[in-house]
Amino acid sequence: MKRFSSKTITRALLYIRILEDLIANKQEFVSSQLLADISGLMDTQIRKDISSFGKVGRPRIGYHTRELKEFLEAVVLKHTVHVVLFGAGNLGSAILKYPGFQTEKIKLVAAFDKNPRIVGRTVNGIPIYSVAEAGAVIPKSHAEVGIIAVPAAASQEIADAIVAAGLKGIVNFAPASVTVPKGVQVRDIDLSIEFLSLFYDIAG
Amino acid sequence: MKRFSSKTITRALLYIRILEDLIANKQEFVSSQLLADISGLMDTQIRKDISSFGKVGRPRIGYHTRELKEFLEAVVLKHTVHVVLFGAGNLGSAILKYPGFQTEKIKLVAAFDKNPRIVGRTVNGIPIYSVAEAGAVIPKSHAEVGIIAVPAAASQEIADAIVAAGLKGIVNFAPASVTVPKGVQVRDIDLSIEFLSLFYDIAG
DNA sequence: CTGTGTGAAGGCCTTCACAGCC
DNA sequence: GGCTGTGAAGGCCTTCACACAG
Repeated sequence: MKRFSSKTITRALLYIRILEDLIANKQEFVSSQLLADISGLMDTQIRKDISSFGKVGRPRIGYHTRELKEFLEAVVLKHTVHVVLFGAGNLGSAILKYPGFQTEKIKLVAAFDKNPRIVGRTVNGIPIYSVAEAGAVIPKSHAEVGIIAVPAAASQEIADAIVAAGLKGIVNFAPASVTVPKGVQVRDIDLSIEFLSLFYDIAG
Repeated sequence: MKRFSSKTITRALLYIRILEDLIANKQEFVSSQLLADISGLMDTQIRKDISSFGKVGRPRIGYHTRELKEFLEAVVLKHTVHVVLFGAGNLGSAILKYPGFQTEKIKLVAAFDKNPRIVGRTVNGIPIYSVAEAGAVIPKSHAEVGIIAVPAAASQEIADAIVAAGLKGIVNFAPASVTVPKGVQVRDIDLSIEFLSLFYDIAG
C-alpha cells in the first residue's frame, strides 16, 4: 500500500470536511475549481492530490461528492484510530468535548486523571479512570495512541505509563519533552510555539 | 527589514524555548550540534537559520546561550502581540489558562462570552466581558488578533464583531469557515484535521 | 582539531502547460 | 467548450561539503 506525505493527508482530510458540507447542501458534483475556491488551495493541487490516490473524476462533470468523500476516506482511514487521553484538566476537557474526537475516524475511548473528584465520572460519554488503572484499561480498549495533556512536571511519568500500557504512539501537549524507548513515536505539540508562529503570520 | 518564512520562525521559537531551559540549567554556551540533539533537527539547519538572521556564534566555542536567546527574540518579536479571545467554553478556558498566553511575547488581554454566568469574572487575571462590550473594550486594549473559540453556529457573528472592532487578524478554531472583508487575515484551525493528520503520522 | 558560516546540490512539493476525454 | 489527469518546470527548503576561524 502506497504511503502519502503528511501534507497530502492533511489536505485530503480538509477535502473530506468540505465534501461533507457540500453533501449536506445536496450538491451532487463538484469541480476541482470549486474545491479550490472553498479551500483556498490551487485547483491543480487538488487534482494532483486526488489523482495520486487514483482516478475518480469525470471530465466535463467533475467529482461526485459522495463518491469522492468515500474514496478519500477509504484511502486515508483504513481503520478507526482509537485514542486515550491523560489529563482531564482545562486542555483535556476541551479535547474530551471536542466533537471531532467522536467520529468514525477517531474514537477517544477513555480518559485518565489523578484528581479523585473527577475519576469515575463520564464526560461526553467517555469514562474517566484513575491513572493507576491505565495498565488494565488500555489493553482492552484497542487504543493505539495516547495524548498527554497534563502539567509539564507530570509528563514523563505519564509517558512511562503510556509506554508500560503498550501504546506505540504519543501526542504530547505538555511543554516538556519526554523520553521513551525506541519504537515509540512521540509528537510534541508546544501550543506556545504553535500559537506564536500563528500570530507571527497574522499580526506580523 | 527582512522577512523570514513561517517555518524558520517556528524553529526560531523552538530554539528560544530550548535556550531558556539551558540558561535555567546554567549552561553558558551551546553548539549547534547540541541544539540539534535536543530539537531533533539537523545541526546544519540550525546554523543556517541562525546565520540567516545574522551571525552571533563563535567558532570552536559555539553560541552564548543568553546572547543567542536575546538575539533570536529581537528578531522574532519586535513587539508583543496582544490577543483577545471570544468564547470561554471548554476550548476557551484551556486557552485562558494556558501559561504560554501570558509571556512577554503574547499577552491575552481580554475574553468575551455570551454566558451571563461567567461574564464579569476573571480567569487567570483576564477579565471576561460580554460580547456586546467588544466594540468598546477592544480599541482600548491594543489588541491585534482575535481568537474565535465559539461553536460553529456562532462563528460568523463573532467574526463580524471582531472585524467591527477593528482587528485585522483572526485565528478561527470553530469548525466552520468565516467570511471577512479584504484586509483581514484569517487562519482557520480545524482541530479535527490537525489531530487526524497527527494520528495518521503516529498510528498510520 | 572543534565548531561556525555558506555556496552548491539535492529533494520535495507546488504550479504550469497541455493532452485527453466527455 | 469544460474539466480531469499528468509530465515537466519551477521554487522553496533541507542537506551536503567544505572554507574559515580560533
